[in-house]
Amino acid sequence: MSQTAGILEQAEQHCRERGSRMTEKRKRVLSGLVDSDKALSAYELIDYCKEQFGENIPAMSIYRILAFLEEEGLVHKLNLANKYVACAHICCDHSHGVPQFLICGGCSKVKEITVNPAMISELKKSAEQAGFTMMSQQLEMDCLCDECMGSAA
Amino acid sequence: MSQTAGILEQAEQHCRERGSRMTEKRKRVLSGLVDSDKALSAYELIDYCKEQFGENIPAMSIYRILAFLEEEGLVHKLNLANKYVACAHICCDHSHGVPQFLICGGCSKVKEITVNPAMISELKKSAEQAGFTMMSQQLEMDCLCDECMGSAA
DNA sequence: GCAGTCGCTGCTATGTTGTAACATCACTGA
DNA sequence: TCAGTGATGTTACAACATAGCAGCGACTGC
Ligand SMILES: [Zn+2]
Ligand SMILES: [Zn+2]
Ligand SMILES: [Zn+2]
Ligand SMILES: [Zn+2]
Repeated sequence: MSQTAGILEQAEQHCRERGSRMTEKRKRVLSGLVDSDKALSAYELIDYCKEQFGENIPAMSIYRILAFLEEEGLVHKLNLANKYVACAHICCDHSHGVPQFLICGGCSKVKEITVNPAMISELKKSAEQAGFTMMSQQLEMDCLCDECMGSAA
Repeated sequence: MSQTAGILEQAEQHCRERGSRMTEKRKRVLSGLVDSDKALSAYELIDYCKEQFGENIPAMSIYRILAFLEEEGLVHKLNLANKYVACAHICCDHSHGVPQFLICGGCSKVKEITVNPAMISELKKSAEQAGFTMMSQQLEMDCLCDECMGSAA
């Protein structure tokens, strides 16, 4: 069984446990994200479904499906890039906390990391001193991956 | 002289020193951002110029002007919100480093802060270990300001 | 002053991201 | 089988952003 198929299997299991439905279309969208090591935009996923499965899924549906997958914790939305990425921990049983992302500006490759929680709480403290409350600890950082770094130099 | 006028004066001075031109339109766009304590979108700035000066500036020009102002360090672009904000330090002579932003999701109010440089360098280190190089140290955090926090509760 | 140049702005069209409102389809359970 | 619910389709549109080319206007050098 391919890596992707295993992850999809795991995702289906996850939905069964939560009493939600992993439909065919949802599986297709998720498989697009899992297959790709890059973040994809909603419209890139439309193209993917068209090419891969010959199925035309309207934008509205893609967005609803992405919202569902995000709700289930299977997908993360990258607000900095307006793109979506499969969670890197679908197959871990431990529930992960709020993730941080390194996003390559060259090729959209994304690395999901978990930084030192002490740092996050220090950020939170700084925010509170300024009269703000952090609503999400999801940090997104504008990076270049080593590969793109090399070809740029 | 009003606060805003003082800041605009300072901005003009800044451009003179750098040999760039602070035109009327650029001044109008900048004044919109300086006047507002919130981040504004390009299209909100179009509306501002229309209402405040009776002048219809096309979107293309607004974007070009914003790019210019950002180049000059007078304006910051918030990628998380697709909005723009005047630099909080136009009147400081000390050049500021890369800023971080607290963005209220309720009312778009923005606070420009500078977090502990040690934290940034720790982030950088985490990124490098993951094979990425941080291209911008501009962090943008999704927050609620105290005011919106209060009215939400 | 005047021509040439370069930077700024206008215009039109188009691309990209995302949502509202309402209709329809499909699975589930009585 | 039939109602109810959740998933998907359709159409239209809003908001954000850029391409490409034309015109205008302010400096430069003569
Ligand atoms: Zn994850
Ligand atoms: Zn890359
Ligand atoms: Zn600033
Ligand atoms: Zn607020």
